[in-house]
Amino acid sequence: MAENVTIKTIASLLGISHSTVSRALQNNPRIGLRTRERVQEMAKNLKYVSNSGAQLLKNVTTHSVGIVVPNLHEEYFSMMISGIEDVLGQMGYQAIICQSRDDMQREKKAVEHFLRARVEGLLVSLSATTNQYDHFQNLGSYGIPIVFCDRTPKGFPSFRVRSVVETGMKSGLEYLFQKGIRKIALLNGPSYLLSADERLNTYLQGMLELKLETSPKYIRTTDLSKEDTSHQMRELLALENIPEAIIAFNDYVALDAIKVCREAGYNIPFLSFGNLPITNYMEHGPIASVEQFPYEIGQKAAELLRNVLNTKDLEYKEEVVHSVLKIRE
Amino acid sequence: MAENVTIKTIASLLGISHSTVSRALQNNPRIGLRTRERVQEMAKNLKYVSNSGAQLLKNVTTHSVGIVVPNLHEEYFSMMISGIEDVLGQMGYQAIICQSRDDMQREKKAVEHFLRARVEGLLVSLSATTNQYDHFQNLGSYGIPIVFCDRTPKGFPSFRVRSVVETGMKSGLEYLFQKGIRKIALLNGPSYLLSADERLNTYLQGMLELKLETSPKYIRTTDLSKEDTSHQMRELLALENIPEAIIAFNDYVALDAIKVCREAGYNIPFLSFGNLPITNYMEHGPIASVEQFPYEIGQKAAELLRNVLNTKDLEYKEEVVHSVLKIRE
DNA sequence: CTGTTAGCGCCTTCAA
DNA sequence: TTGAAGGCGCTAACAG
Repeated sequence: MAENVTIKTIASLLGISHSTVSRALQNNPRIGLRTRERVQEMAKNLKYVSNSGAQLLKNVTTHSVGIVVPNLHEEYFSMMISGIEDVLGQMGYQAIICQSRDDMQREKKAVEHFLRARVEGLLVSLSATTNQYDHFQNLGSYGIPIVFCDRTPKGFPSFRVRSVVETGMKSGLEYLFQKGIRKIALLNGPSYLLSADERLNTYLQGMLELKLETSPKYIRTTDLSKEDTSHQMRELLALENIPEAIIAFNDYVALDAIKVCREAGYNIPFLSFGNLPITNYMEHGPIASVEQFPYEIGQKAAELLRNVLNTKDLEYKEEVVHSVLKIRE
Repeated sequence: MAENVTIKTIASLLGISHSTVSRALQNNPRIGLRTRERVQEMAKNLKYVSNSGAQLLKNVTTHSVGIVVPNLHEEYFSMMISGIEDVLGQMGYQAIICQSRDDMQREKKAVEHFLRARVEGLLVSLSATTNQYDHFQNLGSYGIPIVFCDRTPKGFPSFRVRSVVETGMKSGLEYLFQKGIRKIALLNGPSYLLSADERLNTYLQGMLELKLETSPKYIRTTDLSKEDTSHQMRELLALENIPEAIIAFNDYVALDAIKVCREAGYNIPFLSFGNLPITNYMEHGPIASVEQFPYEIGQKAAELLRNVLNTKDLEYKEEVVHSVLKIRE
């Protein structure tokens, strides 16, 4: 087989011009049916694959969309990706994924790659270390729209879809309150994550509404590593007034923290965020978890991107997906 | 900002020729330092991004490698991807990921995309439903090497890296044997997976070596869905002679099966494959798990691909990563 | 050190 | 219904 089958190869083999081949391959009705069939058959036999480079040069769209996520091992993100893919699939688009590993440099590289590859759009969940957005600014001038999902930038106008934890957090606090629990601690994520901000704010607000006392001692943040989570949990256990319940930033934090508690002989109820499938296997998981619907977030983001692609001059807007408390015990 | 900044834009703005710009951008030392700096600064200001389409046309390599995995929610694959990425990163390559969702059609689409995008190589873990390999055959004629990881094709000569479970399985059987356990069942994966084949063979062989009886009743296969796994497990529990231990295809199967056992009031020890981090959170996980080192498999696969890229006419070869039994109780 | 020129594979007017 | 010709943005001889 020839190393490089191009339309010229097919053209000369068939004794026709390459423009005819090009048109035949696109099913252009101006080309005779007979010719079209012969061309397409030959193309198949020769295993011809169009060179997207050349097509790109002619502004033929790639029908691909880039996805950048912080990591792939959190079910949260893989579910979000599935939501995106399912919508994209219906549009006949291919989803291409890169992970930033929560490293801004890698995120930049991924974005640059997508930019060079001229994807038609980008769906991004920011890396935890991203503190500037230059690499996204460029895309605008290339007409490549971005939709941020869940991990959205601060002070950077853009399309975005994010989870709102308010409802979930408040139902959670009420749930604990009804059980007679008053001393509720928050084991939060790092403050540079918007979602940690939001948890803190709604926690404080919810506590206030329930007229419950809060104390700085009951509010700790972990960098999400198992080590730090364990450390922070131990600090909570070292208080004179050990909390009666703990709200964890997400299921992973909850699991790590619960382990520490149980090893220390405590059986403190946990409430967490995520409601991920893995917690179904736990005998001692959180007693309730706030479902954030990552699949739906992905879907909404992809649908928003579809709208942006169809309606070129859409105004920036934000869509939200509300969370719901799921009681598991 | 101009919609499309090309080297010509920069050239005319600077009053030099576009080839000078091209060279300056590549840091070609033949271009004067002064000019180079001016060009690069202007490029930065204008947020110039090279058009990879045009570069592709000139056979400039993309420095990207495509990865196709069955799914992203299994930690096994995300760890494999991390192994790949870390090696690729050192080479200055970008990893691009698609998931096939265990669907051959999607797998084909992903491969076609990568082919058009002219990635320099492909790393593939086959979808469970892939039963023909035409879509991989093409790549050869385009000089795009493929390395199959873990889920490798049957009867299709290729580069491959796979996990060998023999050592792990045998240590596992011996471990159970030493505990006085004799009736050992196998809850295997679907037979179209090579890895299921391998587990079955080594199980039978190991049992024979230990002079233990085997029975078809003790060998069941699940399609890996929670439902089927639960069903198969219930069948095992319905036997007159309930097995004293069960070897599960992987950690997920084990977790699903263990749940069924415990709900039925049984406390049968499980041995499984994967040794995935999630099992660390389980109070009643498998008593031992065979570590398969997916990260290392990814690394080896990427290294093999690197060799193939450097040494164009390498012979097909297979590398293996041996498994190790990890006792957890 | 820099400019001129040709061409990568494809699509698309324009002509026939 | 088809062919000829030009050009997309870039790189790389080949000339200066």
